[in-house]
Amino acid sequence: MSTFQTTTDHSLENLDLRRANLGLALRSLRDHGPRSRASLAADLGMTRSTVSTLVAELTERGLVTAGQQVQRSVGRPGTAIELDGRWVCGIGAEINVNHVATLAHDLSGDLVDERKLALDARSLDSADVLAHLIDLVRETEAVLAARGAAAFGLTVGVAGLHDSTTGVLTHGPNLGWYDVPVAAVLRAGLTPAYPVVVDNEANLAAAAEATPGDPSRQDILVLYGEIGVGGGIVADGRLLRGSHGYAGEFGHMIVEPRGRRCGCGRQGCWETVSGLRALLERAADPTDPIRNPRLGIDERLAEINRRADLGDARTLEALDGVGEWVGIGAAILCNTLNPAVLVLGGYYAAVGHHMRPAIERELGVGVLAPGAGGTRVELSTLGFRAAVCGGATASLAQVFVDPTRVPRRPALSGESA
Amino acid sequence: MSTFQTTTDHSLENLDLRRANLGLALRSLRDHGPRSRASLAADLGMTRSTVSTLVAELTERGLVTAGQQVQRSVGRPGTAIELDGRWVCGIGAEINVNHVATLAHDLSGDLVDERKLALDARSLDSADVLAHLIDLVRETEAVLAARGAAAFGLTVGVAGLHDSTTGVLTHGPNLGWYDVPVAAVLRAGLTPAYPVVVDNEANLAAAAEATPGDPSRQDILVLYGEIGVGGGIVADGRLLRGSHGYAGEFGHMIVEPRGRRCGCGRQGCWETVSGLRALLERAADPTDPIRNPRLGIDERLAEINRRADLGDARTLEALDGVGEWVGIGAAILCNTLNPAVLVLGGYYAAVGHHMRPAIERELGVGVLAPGAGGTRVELSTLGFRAAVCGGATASLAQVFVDPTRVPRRPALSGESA
DNA sequence: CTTAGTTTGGGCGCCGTCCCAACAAACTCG
DNA sequence: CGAGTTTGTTGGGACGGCGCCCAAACTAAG
Repeated sequence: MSTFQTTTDHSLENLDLRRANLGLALRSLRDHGPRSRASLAADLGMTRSTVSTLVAELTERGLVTAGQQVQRSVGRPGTAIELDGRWVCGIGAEINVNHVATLAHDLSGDLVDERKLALDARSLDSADVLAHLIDLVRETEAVLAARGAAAFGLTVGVAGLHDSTTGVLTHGPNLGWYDVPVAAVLRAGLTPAYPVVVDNEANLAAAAEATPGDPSRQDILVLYGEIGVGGGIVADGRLLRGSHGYAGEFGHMIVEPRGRRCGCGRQGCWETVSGLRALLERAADPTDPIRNPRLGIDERLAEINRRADLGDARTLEALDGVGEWVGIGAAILCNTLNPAVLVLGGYYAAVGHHMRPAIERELGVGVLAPGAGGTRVELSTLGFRAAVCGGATASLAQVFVDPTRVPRRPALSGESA
Repeated sequence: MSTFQTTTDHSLENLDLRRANLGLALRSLRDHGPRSRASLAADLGMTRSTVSTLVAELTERGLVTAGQQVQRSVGRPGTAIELDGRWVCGIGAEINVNHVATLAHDLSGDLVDERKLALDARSLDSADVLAHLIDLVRETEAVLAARGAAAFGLTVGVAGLHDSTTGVLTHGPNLGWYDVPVAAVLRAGLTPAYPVVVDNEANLAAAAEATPGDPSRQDILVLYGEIGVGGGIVADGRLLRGSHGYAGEFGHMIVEPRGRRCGCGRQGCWETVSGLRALLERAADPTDPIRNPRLGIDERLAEINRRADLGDARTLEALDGVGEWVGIGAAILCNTLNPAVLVLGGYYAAVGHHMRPAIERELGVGVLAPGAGGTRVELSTLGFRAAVCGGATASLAQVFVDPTRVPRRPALSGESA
């Protein structure tokens, strides 16, 4: 979240200064709410005249509007300037084994559209899956158009490894995709006026949990539990990808050297004791309906919650036991990263309230820093939408860095939602 | 390493633009070597005229000098502009249980002065220890003054937890220091013209390994092994401290749930199997001289190396066994962070060449990403000087962000080293 | 109601920075 | 020795932010 995000070598000219100050003003309005030009100037350390010109330009680009009158104790009242998110939206998309999905929200973070299409990606050709996704994005675009809003970017979350410059999914074992030029196919199918970016699903889910501008949510560790366990790391408000994009493979930390064999071929991987399978096997016999893979995950988790709420001993023991292992692994990560928040996503979000005591117990024991290093445990409220949500947010991030990327709106005659 | 490091809300004015471009030019000279104004302009995407004014100002501040003539195939030859590190130095200092130390190097990274004073910090009052450190810093300052150079900053590494805004060591169990205002005492004793900053020892050691500007050394994981094991993380060229400054406590990851009891009270902490004590106990009987704590660490490690070089079976087995545990823990960290380089510091640097096969073996097995995620293993060449080195570098970091912090030199009549 | 004091927001001139274009200087090549 | 090439400097021009000023709008007191 630096003012100029350029790590590049490009020179800075006068326009960049303008860009940076526009972004500064816009972020301040986003993070600290509507204010008069004068108080905005005071907060930013600018003169009122400068802020006036900045606000004028942001208004032309449809990013802010004049709101209500605000009055101090004495003096002329000012007109509050507030973020106007309506005209610029970000689209997030996801390609998963079981479904493709899109989600759009506007600059204020308000949900605009959400779509999901169930399919079996493994039995389809990658081109067909992408064609389905293109249809979904088109439908979402139509909803935006009906509102008079424009898409500013599309960020696609995929499970696997990608090349961030080309948007090629190089290595997606879950999907069975290798060297699929996801971004190029989408660009060809959509001919969009906005950039199309490919990113890792877990990264986007992590980014979704870190609220931009909120200083208490800049160091976040997200655990995403399904059959496997993965996650993402946000440090200093920046997504941590690692040197080759492999960061966040928590599920294969070896926590029990002579433990259970993992799908990856090794023994004692964390996900063998903290993944969904471990929970189900501890909670029920093989003949139990919750062990039936034909049932949807949501239904099986709901049943586990129902039993736990009724006080079923075996279910509670399983949740506590798996929670303990989750806590042991989380403690390792907290000793390493000392996040402000540990967010439990995926299936943990559904049943996490029954695991939380065990997790917090293990964090208290296993983290060296006093009070578990100040890390609080939270359940994700985004559920399985985390990745698309993060994608939509990521698509909009550049607006707050460089508001001049949003075109000036030609007509500004009384628009209404 | 962003162009503008401001995460603050302060507005940007024309001077900031200048600062950023001066920094850009200076970093480019540092990272890509001396070049003519014209090629510098081409590399930075600026005009030659702008670069001329930038170089003129950097010259006035004594940061660059005109070097040799450079010639392309045809055309007028240019004068190479090169970084002139001589006049600005950074001082790093360290307060350890066994010693206090200082080190100064100049802007080019050339060592200027190094001092070390052995003492037993636990048997002394903190004020006395700091008084000894002040003496050392004064001597270092004198060496700088004799060269005509000025100190630009002092960064003090301490083992423990500090408040980075006040420079108070809040929690230093190794030293037995609690709420000691280290920065304030040093400022009072030195009345320096430069800023005094306190930071964590392991953080500074990690920062020392990450070469600024080298893209292959921006994601680094440093393991620092002594009796305990700690380390630091550099991600995207930025030091990772965590939300409360507790990041990097690798030693207390629990890697063997029912393992050996640790000094921290728990069982199976990584440092119980990967620390120096584990190596010594596996390598020799209690009566063996290398188990004698009266001998210096360096001597004992040298003896281990000697035995290993001679092919002593027990020593080799110990190095391999401990190396295996180092690798198991490192694999956990690499799955999490996917660094480009794993740097082995502390005692690992001394005997690491005998551990490396085991470590690399375990990384190959334990890291999910193919080829261990591209992580290469290196031995630190800084040894026990890593922290002071990193402190000196950290003291100079601001020069490359904002060169205007270095004052204009009044007289520029033919200075010589 | 009038007057003084306060706060807002916009206009104007100044300064600083960068870009562009033109030019002199210095060198190679034919 | 002149044509072509590259370098570094110089003089406008554009643009952005600051400081200062002023009109507008409101409160508080007489």
